[in-house]
Amino acid sequence: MHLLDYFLNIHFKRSQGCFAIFGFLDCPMKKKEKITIHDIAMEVGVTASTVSRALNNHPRISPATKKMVLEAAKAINYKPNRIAAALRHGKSKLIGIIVPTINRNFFSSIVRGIEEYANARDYKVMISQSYDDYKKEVETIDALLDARVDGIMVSLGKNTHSFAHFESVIQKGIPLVFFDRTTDELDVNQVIIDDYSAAYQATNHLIDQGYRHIAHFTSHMKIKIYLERLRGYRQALLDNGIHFDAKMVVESNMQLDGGRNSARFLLDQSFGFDAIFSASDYAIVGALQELKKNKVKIPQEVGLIGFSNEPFTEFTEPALSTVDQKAISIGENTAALFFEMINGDPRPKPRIKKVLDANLIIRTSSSRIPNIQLNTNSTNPE
Amino acid sequence: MHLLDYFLNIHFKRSQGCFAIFGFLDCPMKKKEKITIHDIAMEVGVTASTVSRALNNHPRISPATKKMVLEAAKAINYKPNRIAAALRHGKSKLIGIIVPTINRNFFSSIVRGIEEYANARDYKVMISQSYDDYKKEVETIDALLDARVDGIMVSLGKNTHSFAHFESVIQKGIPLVFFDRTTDELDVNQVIIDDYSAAYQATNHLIDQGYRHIAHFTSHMKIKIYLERLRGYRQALLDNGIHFDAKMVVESNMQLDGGRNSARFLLDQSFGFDAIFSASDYAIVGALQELKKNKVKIPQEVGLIGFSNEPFTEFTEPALSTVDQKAISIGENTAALFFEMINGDPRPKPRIKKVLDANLIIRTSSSRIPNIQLNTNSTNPE
DNA sequence: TTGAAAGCGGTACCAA
DNA sequence: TTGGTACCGCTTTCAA
Repeated sequence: MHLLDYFLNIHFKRSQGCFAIFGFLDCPMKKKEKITIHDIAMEVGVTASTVSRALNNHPRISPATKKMVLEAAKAINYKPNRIAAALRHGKSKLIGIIVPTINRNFFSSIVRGIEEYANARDYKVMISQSYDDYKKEVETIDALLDARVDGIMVSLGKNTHSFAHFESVIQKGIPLVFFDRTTDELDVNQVIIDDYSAAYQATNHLIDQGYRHIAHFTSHMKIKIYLERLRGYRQALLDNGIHFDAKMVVESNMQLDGGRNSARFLLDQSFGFDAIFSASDYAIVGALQELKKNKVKIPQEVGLIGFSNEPFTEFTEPALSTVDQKAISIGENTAALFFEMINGDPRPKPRIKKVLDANLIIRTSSSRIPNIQLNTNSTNPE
Repeated sequence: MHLLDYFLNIHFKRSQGCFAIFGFLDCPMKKKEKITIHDIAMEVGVTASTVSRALNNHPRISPATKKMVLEAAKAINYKPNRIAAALRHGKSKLIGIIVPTINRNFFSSIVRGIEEYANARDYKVMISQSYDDYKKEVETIDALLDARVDGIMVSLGKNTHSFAHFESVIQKGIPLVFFDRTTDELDVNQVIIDDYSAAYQATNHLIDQGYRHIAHFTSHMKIKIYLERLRGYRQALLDNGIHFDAKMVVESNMQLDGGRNSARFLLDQSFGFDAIFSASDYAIVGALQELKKNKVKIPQEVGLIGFSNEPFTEFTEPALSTVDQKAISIGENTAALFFEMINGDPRPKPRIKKVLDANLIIRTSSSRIPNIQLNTNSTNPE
């Protein structure tokens, strides 16, 4: 394998000293500093206004001069100054995004969706993280306003139970869109997935697999997605003639440790359970660890299903069933909504609410029927 | 559990119709549009220049007027227009960051480090993702230049083997800093961890645990971090009197599937192996899956260690040893370097290279000594 | 179809 | 210490 030796050698050689690859680096004479539309105007022999029109394909310009301007611009490597343009027509062509944390596949995928949609329309995106901290979220709104963004897209932090900081955004007439973690306490357009239906399907799937004592892991009910998931879970139980028992609903921070504790709690209780539907993937992994530590067999004895389709749900043993939230699609729809708002009615009378469908992903952690068809340790065989 | 019923009820009530919480939403009369320093000047009875000085705590201003201006500004809820300021003094107070993908704990933590350091200094951050796509990286540089950022911080994409797109950044005199995935082919300041030493330690740890036939998973050698990790691995072997065998170095995309394939490859070969040091956590998870599928016992038969301390390395069974790269610290140092550059010499003669130490995290996947002290199935007992 | 000129909201120089 | 003013680069009316 010569290649390896080659690279190893290269390295040693390089360590001896630094190459000056670009001669112009230390070159004292500078290039022409800044190129503006006036330079182009000079070049072509017209005025700056004409150049501006040519560059922004304004209707009132002759094809001939337009062509000349465009060519000259390319020739002298002109780059428009968006800041100047922004100052002039009061549009920064910047979109601010606030997510609890970008360090989640779900959120980063949404951001990707927004980004691609926006970039295609010559808008840039500014990402901020609230870290689920209310104070930070308030500050961030302020920072984005400071940066004069043209619109703000927010997924609310877990601890955000007051919404006064969005008033100034609304008041300034800056388009505001909520996605995923939203609230109904504010009259704001939003893009969400059908959490209710997804939770219903997930619970139903567990029931199909013969589980009957299904616990639910959730977080604060002030956050709508958790309320919706609880409602879906509850309805699925009721529709299958299973008693909804509030004792089976365990609230936590929905992190790894929260999941562990919640599982611990269930194990310690006397009422028994044979499945968990968690509103978070992190919590279900915590539960998985705790259950395995206690020699509980998954999915034979307890079925598990999470929420969000985080990449690691594929890595666990067994692989975890979960709900895919079509993050990219949420992002695209959120961005699309923003563009609808700036092009049409910025604050439509009945608020717009886009509800997307989620996808149930069935993996091993909730599948006991295929291989153990006869195992009927549940009390209510179908 | 009344609380649940409470929330469930609330929901149903709310579904009936939308509340108009903020009366002013549909209020036809608008608030005062934009508040500028001229408004303050008018209010206080001075000129705009004086207001500007007061706001930017310029030395040449009397405490009395300064106080009046500040109070007036607060009273009429003035917000400075950064765009106008940016246009005037040619500084956007924006920093551009390019990472391959933000959807990695490592990168998002770095970004967090940069963000906090920069925000504390009144700079904002613009995050872009290259998705390891060379073309996208080039475009993104252009987009950031377009946005007139004051500096750019980059972690190179996996497929970036040409660096011409950074020339224009350097040429424009915009501070450029590379972090983590860097190159020496460009004379640019950089912040990296000591990959060589970290790899050395990791390999050494495996040897300490009695493993002797240690394979290495790597990616393209053009990326310096992989070269360094390979070098550390190699040196650790040599220093322990173990033959370095290029056959044991397996190259892949370092994703989950790459790891699976590489493990498959090792299993298919005749030369045997009893440990893997992977330069990526994703690849080592892939290997773990493949090995488990083949009933290989971890860590008894094969020891594993990854790189990056991704959160999921804690979730696997067994938990994976890995290398923590102190991402936040990388971020802070990268930002600090930027501020050194804008305050002092933007392109110091000998390039600055900050090298941070990494942390070996030992978990179950590489620990067989504690419990199986007597198991000496290796040929070279220490 | 093109040009002239007035700003967008701050900043910074020069003069007072 | 303050005021007057030109200007950053681009957009956009109004006139020609």
